[in-house]
Amino acid sequence: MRIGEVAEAVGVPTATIRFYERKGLLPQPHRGPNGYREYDDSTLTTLAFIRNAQAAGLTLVEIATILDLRREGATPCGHVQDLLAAKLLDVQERQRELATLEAELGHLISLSRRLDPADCSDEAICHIIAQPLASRPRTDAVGPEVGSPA
Amino acid sequence: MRIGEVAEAVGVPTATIRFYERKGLLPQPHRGPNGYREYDDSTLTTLAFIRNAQAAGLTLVEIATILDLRREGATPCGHVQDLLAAKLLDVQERQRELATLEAELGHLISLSRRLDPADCSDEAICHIIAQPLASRPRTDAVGPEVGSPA
DNA sequence: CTAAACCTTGAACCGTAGTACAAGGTCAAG
DNA sequence: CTTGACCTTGTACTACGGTTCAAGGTTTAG
Repeated sequence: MRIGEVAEAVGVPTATIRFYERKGLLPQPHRGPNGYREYDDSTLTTLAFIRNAQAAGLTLVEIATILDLRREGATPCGHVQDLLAAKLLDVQERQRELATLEAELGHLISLSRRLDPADCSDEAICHIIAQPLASRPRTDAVGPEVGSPA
Repeated sequence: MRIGEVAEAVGVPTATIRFYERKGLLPQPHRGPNGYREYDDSTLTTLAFIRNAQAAGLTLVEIATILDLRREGATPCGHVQDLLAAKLLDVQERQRELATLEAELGHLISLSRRLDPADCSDEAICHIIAQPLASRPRTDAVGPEVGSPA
């Protein structure tokens, strides 16, 4: 198959296939007498694998390590398990960060509803955001004690 | 103050301060007779604001729009409210994506514990990942119907 | 006077995953 | 024989937020 047919078959631009080749995800293919790349069906499998691995959150570099192991003749399953476990921790960490950020945004938005734009001074730039994150009045307890947190 | 003092005061590298200046986040400062940048205290406020806004998940481009409004003499609070509301939706969307990915990784990891690396064929590259995401056996129902998805 | 510490500029580089473009070669149909 | 579709290569560009480097000028302390 030529590159265009492969691209068509797996739904990936030809430029991406060449890009994967440069990155070592796909091996150097055979070339026809005209210099055109010639692929066999195993390329389709590899491209499908790359897509699935990407869907699992693996980066191209990580996917390349799997493919390399396989080409060395090894069974990459143990390595894949490690990658997936690390990725899961990673995803959970990012979830915690996003949860914190979500709460933070909630605070700021509710704060913004209580503040009058007319009170926003030039030095503060915008009084919704101007205060440091730690020392901002809580959503559930708005009172005159706003000024000094410590 | 010179750039090094500002950098020291806010805990930001001098290169970052120049970078913000190029990006329009900081105005062109006055220059001493030697060509050195000369800052006043308002720069410290602006840099602190940038840090807080970043902590709220705003991008430098978004922060720049706030700063621009303020420099035009406007009160940017309404705009900030819009940005924060949009950012909240954004964060919630990313949380949903991460939750999906986390579940997906959970499936794959539990699958990997049930599969024997010895069964991993060369064509599959790695049978943990090889199958399309939609048609994989469920975690709660492992049976002999694994083989043919269509 | 000299060396260290500071400042200046422009430019390239990092990771991530591609996309786009230019300039040319090849091939099949009409 | 020409047109269009396909292929080749190398290079630059995108977003994001900086970091690092090179080559030079200035200032400050000893």
